[in-house]
Amino acid sequence: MTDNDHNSHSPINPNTLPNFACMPNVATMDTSHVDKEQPPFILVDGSYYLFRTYHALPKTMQNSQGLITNAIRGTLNALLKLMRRYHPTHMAVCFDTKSPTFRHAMSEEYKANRPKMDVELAEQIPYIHRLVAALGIPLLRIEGAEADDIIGTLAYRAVAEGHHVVISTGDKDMMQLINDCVILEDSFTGKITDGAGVVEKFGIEPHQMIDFLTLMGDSSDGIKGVPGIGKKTAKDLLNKYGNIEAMLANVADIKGRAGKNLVEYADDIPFNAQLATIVTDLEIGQDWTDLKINTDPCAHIDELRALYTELEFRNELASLDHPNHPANGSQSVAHAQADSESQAQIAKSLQSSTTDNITDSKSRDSAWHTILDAPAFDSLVKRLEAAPHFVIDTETTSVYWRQAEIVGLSFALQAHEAYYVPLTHRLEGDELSAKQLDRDTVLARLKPILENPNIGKIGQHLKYDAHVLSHYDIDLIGAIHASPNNWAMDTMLASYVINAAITRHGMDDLARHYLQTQTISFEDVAGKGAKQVTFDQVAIDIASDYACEDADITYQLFDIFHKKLSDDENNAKLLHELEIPTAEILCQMEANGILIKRSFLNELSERFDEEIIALEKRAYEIAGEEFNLGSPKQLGEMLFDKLGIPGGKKTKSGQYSTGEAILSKIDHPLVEIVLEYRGLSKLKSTYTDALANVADAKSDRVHTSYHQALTSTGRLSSTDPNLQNIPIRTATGRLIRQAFIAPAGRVILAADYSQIELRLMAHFSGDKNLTQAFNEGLDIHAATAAEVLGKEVAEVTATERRNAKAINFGLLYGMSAFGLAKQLQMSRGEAQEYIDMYFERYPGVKDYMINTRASAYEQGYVETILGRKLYTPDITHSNRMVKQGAERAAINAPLQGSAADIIKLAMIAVDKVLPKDQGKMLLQVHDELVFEVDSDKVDEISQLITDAMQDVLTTTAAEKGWQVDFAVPLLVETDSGANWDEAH
DNA sequence: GCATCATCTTA
DNA sequence: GTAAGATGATGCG
Repeated sequence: MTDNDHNSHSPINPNTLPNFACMPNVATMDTSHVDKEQPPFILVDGSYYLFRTYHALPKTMQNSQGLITNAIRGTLNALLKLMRRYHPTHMAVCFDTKSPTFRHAMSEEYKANRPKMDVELAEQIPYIHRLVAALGIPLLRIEGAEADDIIGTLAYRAVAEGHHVVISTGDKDMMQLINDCVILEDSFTGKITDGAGVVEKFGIEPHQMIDFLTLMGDSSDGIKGVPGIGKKTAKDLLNKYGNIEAMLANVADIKGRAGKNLVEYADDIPFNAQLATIVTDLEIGQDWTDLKINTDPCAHIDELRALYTELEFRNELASLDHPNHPANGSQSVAHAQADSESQAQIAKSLQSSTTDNITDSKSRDSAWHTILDAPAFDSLVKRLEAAPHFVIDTETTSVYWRQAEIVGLSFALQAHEAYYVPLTHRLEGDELSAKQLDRDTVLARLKPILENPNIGKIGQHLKYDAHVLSHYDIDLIGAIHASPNNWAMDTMLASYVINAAITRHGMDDLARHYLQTQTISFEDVAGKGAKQVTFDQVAIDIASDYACEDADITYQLFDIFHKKLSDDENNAKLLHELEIPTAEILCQMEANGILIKRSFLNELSERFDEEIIALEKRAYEIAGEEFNLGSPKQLGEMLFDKLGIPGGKKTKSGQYSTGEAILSKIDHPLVEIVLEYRGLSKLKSTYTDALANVADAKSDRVHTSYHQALTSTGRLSSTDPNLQNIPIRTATGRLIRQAFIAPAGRVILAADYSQIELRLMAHFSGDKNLTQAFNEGLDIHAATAAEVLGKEVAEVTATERRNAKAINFGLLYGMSAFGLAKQLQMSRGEAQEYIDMYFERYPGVKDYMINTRASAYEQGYVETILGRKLYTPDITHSNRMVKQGAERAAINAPLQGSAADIIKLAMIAVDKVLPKDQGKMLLQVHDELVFEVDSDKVDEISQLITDAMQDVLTTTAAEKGWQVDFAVPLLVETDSGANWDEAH
């Protein structure tokens, strides 16, 4: 094939208007002759992908020359996705040109609001053109015509020639081209729109689309529309009258502003309609037979190789040698049929067996498969049984593991290949759903494989899948770490170990970050907001792409992480010896749940409610009017404006600050009431009401979810509900803790590390005074006060101890004089004096602060006791505040992060020694573990746990190969009782 | 309906 | 001064 770009000549005069009156209409054309069994003719709106991917993908995608490549990558991915999915024989990628079109000639406003194209995008365009050519795909640009018009023309021509058509675009204007042989597919989002899709989205038929746009206008294209007619009115009118012509004929019947304006603006309608109409009879000057894809895989391979090399697309370069690459001649009709389940939406008549090919791995070159018959499943099972490891992913009805039901399973045994086994899809009208295999039969067959510890399991956030599978009596998590091989992996945890600072470790984020791929998002297949459906309501062919992509991407991530981890032994150890075992234990803890006393919570709720009402009443009396006590805005205005109380400070958003710190300084009866009201309503809404609501209706147990890859330091977090912030400081708050109980015959046992972060400070700093205080077993805050003030520990007063405690905590947080002054309500000078005295007595601690800052600056990271690297990117930030914030975080991170390491080790150690029939681990609260244990075994178990936790660095850590010579003792305190309050 | 702010809870 | 999550109010679309 010759260079397709030679068609950039000017076949139409931009100042000559097309003849709209005779323009063929794609939406209403005859399609009876079309052969849907052939692959579709693919028409790509190249300009759409250019802009969409340029703005959606990160600008950090660059080659080493500094060329931003995000639009190139995005457009390439869209093209490859299309070729993999449809194996087309005919295809064209269409682009706009810079020159004006007949629409510009018609209207000065047409696209007048569009800003000039960014240079960073413009310089990517030549590469995209070259890429398209190198892939063997015809490329069309026509001066004076837009991509839309080329596509409109080609769509008409293609259907006339007997092809069905897939238009690849995200532009809603193109919906006017849809008929039962022409559909739209947005290859960036994965969304497919056919006639039914238009009806669903706008409530009108595709052939009404031009009238629809004409009536309601389109500001981005400069179409004005009829004033007073928006989306909804346009839809209603079209449904009633069918088209604008009929509307105008009956305009007297149309009431209100719409009717009036239809008359008034009737003259503008033909003009707007022309702007909205896509041209379908453009003179293209293109030999029709040239719109075939060049099927010779070698034709452009050198150009492709050169391009990939220059752009530094390493994966793509490597995949040139992979048989699955679409550039490797995958366009035969036979192949297209092999992947025909993805075409079900357009070729519903095609119901032949679609999965027979999976046994024949040699001829297979379509990457993703849907398993819908027993032989296909059989051969998949055989491959899984024989595999050393594979990716598994469950698709379910809910993101909440507790209520998730399995909808399907996906697998990958190597990169760029995946299988989806749909099980319980039940979308009305989805013909494939009748062909699904039986869920229980499939699960029974898979159980021995999933539970086989010698077959490694790879997954993204495996804890979730383990929970779901456990609902069907399959123990996935138990099989993971039992594996003697090193292949089991959770890609989310791997990413977290490698760099916790990248904030999000979801699969979409990882795909973007490590694979430069935008995945199909869940919202694209299931909708969003209130209209979102559960996965079982997603059509199987769409669901299959989504699920296969998940498994495929996970495998690709596994490859990358496996390589990264083999280059960093300690990271590999952190993943396999710390995080994955912790995940297993967390899974059990979440499933265990903690028992609550529902009646007690309900009583508390009522009691709080009565008090809240009484407080409100008193507040209204004092204020002289009713207002919302819970609104900081209204409260601020009441206190500082209406009542004229002095001391009002504004927050950055301009309203009065009414936080506890401000209010407690004000002596006023209303303030007292507000503080009490706040406390009670917090307790009621966040705890007593919420806990009773989330507790299991049958078992009265509360099951939290621990997030293991979220914090920047290695700590866990807890949600739904958060059981790591249950009140303890006030007497009323502690009542909540009394609702956490043990079942009959058992008690709650809590074990916490005493002052673990300060002990870590002693360890890391090696400070003599601090180390000595811990080694002598002193009250650390009193000892600090005595040391700084130069007196005996016994002579330290309560205030002196309190101040010392504040200093000690301040140290852990990277303290500044400003912060300490605020905490202790003293002047900044006094606070600084206090800090100086402290550092004089604890010079090692001062050195630690200086050294940690310096090493964070030099290395870009700090390390925990187990060598977890915590990156501190903001340490070089140009903004001083941000930089100082990063310095404080850098000082805190090794301490908080090491404490997190230690308690994870402790969980592993305790899990090993705790007799399963005598007690269960229930909660982790950063430095505390909570258990329920048999009442008659409390003393033994308590000792067992204490020993395991205190000795964890010399036993568990050492066994796993971490040599830590800890400078001070690790002290654990335990207590037990009928409830969590008593156990503390 | 969704995002952000202010507030309050924990280690 | 570190690290988190949940809630109600408020403002935007």
